[in-house]
Amino acid sequence: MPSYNPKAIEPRWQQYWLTNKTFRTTDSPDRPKLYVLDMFPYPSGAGLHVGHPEGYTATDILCRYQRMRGKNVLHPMGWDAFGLPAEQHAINTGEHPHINTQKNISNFRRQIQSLGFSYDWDREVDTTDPNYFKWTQWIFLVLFDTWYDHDAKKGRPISELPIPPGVVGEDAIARYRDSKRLAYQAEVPVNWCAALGTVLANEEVIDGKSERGGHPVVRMPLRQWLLRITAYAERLIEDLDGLDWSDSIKGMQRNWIGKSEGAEVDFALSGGATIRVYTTRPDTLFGATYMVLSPEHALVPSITTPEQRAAVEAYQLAASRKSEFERTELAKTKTGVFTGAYAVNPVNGERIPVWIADYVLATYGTGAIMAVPAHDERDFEFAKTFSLAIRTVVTPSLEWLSRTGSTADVLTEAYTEDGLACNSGLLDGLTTDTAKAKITAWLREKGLGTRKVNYKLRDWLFSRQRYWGEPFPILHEIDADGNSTGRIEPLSPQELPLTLPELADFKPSGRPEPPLGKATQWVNVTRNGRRYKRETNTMPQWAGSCWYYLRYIDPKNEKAFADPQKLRHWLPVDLYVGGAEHAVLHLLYSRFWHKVLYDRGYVSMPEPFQKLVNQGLILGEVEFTGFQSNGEWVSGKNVKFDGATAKRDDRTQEELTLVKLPEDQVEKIGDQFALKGRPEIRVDARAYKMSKSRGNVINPDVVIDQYGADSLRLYEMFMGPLEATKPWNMRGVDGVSRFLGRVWRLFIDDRSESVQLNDTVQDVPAARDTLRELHRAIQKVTDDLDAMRFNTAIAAMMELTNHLTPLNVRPRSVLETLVLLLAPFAPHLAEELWQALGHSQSLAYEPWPVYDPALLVDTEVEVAVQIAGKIKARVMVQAGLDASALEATVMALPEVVALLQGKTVKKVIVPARGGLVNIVVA
RNA sequence: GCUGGUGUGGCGGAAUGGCAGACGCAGCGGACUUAAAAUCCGCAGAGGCGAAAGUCUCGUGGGGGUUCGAGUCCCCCCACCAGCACCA
Repeated sequence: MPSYNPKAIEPRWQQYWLTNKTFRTTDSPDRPKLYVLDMFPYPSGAGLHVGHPEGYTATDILCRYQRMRGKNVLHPMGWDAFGLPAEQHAINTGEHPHINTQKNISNFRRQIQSLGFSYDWDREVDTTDPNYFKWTQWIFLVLFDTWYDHDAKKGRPISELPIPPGVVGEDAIARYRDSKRLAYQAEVPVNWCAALGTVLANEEVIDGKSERGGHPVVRMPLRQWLLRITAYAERLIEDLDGLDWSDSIKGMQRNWIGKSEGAEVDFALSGGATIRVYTTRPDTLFGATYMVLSPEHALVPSITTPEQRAAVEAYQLAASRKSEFERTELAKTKTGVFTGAYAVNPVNGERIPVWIADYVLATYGTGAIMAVPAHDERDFEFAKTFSLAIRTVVTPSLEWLSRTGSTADVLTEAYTEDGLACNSGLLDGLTTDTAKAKITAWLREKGLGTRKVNYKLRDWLFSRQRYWGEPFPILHEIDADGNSTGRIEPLSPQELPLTLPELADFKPSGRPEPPLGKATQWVNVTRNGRRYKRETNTMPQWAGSCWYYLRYIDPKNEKAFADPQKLRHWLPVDLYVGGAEHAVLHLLYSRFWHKVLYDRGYVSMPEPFQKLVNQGLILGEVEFTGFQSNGEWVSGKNVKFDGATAKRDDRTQEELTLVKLPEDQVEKIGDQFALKGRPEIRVDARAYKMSKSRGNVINPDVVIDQYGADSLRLYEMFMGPLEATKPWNMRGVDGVSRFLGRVWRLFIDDRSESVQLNDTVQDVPAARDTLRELHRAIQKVTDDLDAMRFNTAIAAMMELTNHLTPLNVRPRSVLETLVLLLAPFAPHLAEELWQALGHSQSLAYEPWPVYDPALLVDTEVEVAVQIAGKIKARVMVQAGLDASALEATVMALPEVVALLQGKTVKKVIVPARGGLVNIVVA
């Protein structure tokens, strides 16, 4: 095996690491701990794509590096294996989802191991394993057993819930407790997706369609399990501050929770009822000229006048049938109906009409608003549509008036900025902030309103009408006739795990009745002489992934989800790496569960993931696309192209033929690409997200087969910064593969029959310049690894290799250090070379090289001489000259003297870092 | 619309306010070879002048500013990417 042959090297070392359990982690407290976590994958049938190894390689490099730095590293892997695709497969084939899931897991494990990652495989977890989901169910019971004490700002055991004096009797107390639990049932309007046969969380609905599959979703009321995540809204926002996460992810979480501050105000109706509204602009109360209730608002039936009843009911019915999508995305124009009722504006006693309209959401605030058309875009639009009064109560700036063509009395659009209040009685002349404070205090004094904080976040809809998920450990009591008594009974921890029953048929009914209902044997339970039906909903896929990082800490524990002492030792996760697609869902849910466990004393810190890094998306290869109509080229300038279809950007909207162009048939003109030789014919150039339909998916197996795992790893890290989105380029893999070949040839005689060191490798001291290059590389690689700059670390090793290649004699000590630097990145090659250098042990725990600062500096350095900011000369000077000596040397240079002839030197600047002198002339 | 981010050679990208383009890909020239591949050595931002050595000008999306000095800091604008979006 003379030349570099990853196929021969890599499987051998992978086997070595597995057999020797090289990366098994012990709970030894003698070394500092480091917990590095990858987002575990859903083991799909399609196998790994190149996006997975990106994050996994980054963390693997850091773990290998930190082990060499003496850290005790916890680095596990597992499977988020419940999920719809496996169940869909079961429906199609009749094969139990378990079988298919295990098959996919085996394939994922094989693929992941073929990349040489240093996971501790003894800690592997599988969310579908009863030994795992036993504890998922157990945590659900904790949620069920917890209520949120808003005064203490803490979740507490339900047994500590104070029962109000009015609540008497066993049943009433049980109902009261049930209504306060963090896991509770409610009849709520849900997102029902008929195609998937399940309801979806709000987070899983994008633009009115299911996140998975893009199927239509409709709203319907259903009894569901919910988790009271809203109780933790404030803490979920506050605790973001202490986390080392990107601003964008923190921003997305804050935005999702959607905190806003304002006031609740009561408007009296003529009939004696009051409508409570939420507003963030109480300062505009004098401008409220009408009110709007959501169509679902509880007061609508009672306040509607007989004349308006028919219209109101028709509108309510229409609104309830609309999907969320139709109510929001499609509704460009405002709709609504007058109820016939009038309310009294509490600040000025004015009688204002009460409408219903679906632009007011039942689920936010109080489900009712005061409409201030002059200062709210939606209200303005509505008022215009229905000719309602618009009254300016905040003075717009003159600039705004002239820009919008408005006058203070007649606005052409809503003025939503701050300003001085007007037409507002006691508020006149006050700034928006002051007016808000003043009116809120006034309302409070009169008992008409109060300050109020609201969140967009809603409780987490936690049940799914599917088979392949964790069953709820909950029993519903039934009476002799088989009807529910309304009492619910949790299983005791000793009864866990509650496993799934076998089913002959996995098909969802198309109606919201879970498939588990078909398992009558399983469903019907008698306990202590009472009859129960099991809960037939299952938990969503998020459940298992909410806490898997805890199980890794103690994966085999049968007494607890993990040993408290081990939890204290390993938490928090020091580094968590994964895709940004989980920015809101998984990370928010996980943080919520963690906080509940924290409140209940099961974990010792309030946040699970101290540092979070999102790897960027890897796109497919760049594609050049030209456009043709009847064989004639059409310039991309005149084309609307969405990546799939192209249309002429004119009245004809003619659909054009797409022509894939090879790179050598295009050229760049300015900042555009054009057909080669036809600069007027512009061509589209872009990289697309990898997708099966586009056919641009890169399979890691293929890359490993062709170039080896070390090359794949190295390429993915060399492409650019970890967090950036970047296009794949197979020639780049070729490049790093050639680099590894060059490293190989530094050591190995590639004309020999066996793996044998080159004659040029000798036990000699290194030359000064070689030492300098080596120590610079050590410094660069070390610093870059600490900052997760993998691409520049690799560049530094390439530079060192380029320095060593031409040498006729290569000092063994230098080569040994190079191998150690390379080891985290290309571990198979490094182990092989380490062995060739005569070592019999794995290098996984060799000490990381340390650089000597004294060796970094040159004896001579080049100094650039600028005159008036432009480089005019370069000179070699002795290293370490101080500023004045350097200035003197430079000023004495003949070419500098010549160039300064006839000019006055105003100032000479010598930066502290050296390397440059700037002579400022008058 | 709101929030966050990104704009640097043919391409991926590098650059604590101090020599823009490290490193790699693609390209060009050379060595080795009967030849090719592989490998090794070298050239390489754009443009002008020059036979050449050289030399000058322009250059980090656009416009302004701060500074001796700006890819980097500040203001305005443009384009693209991601997330959110009737949340009162």
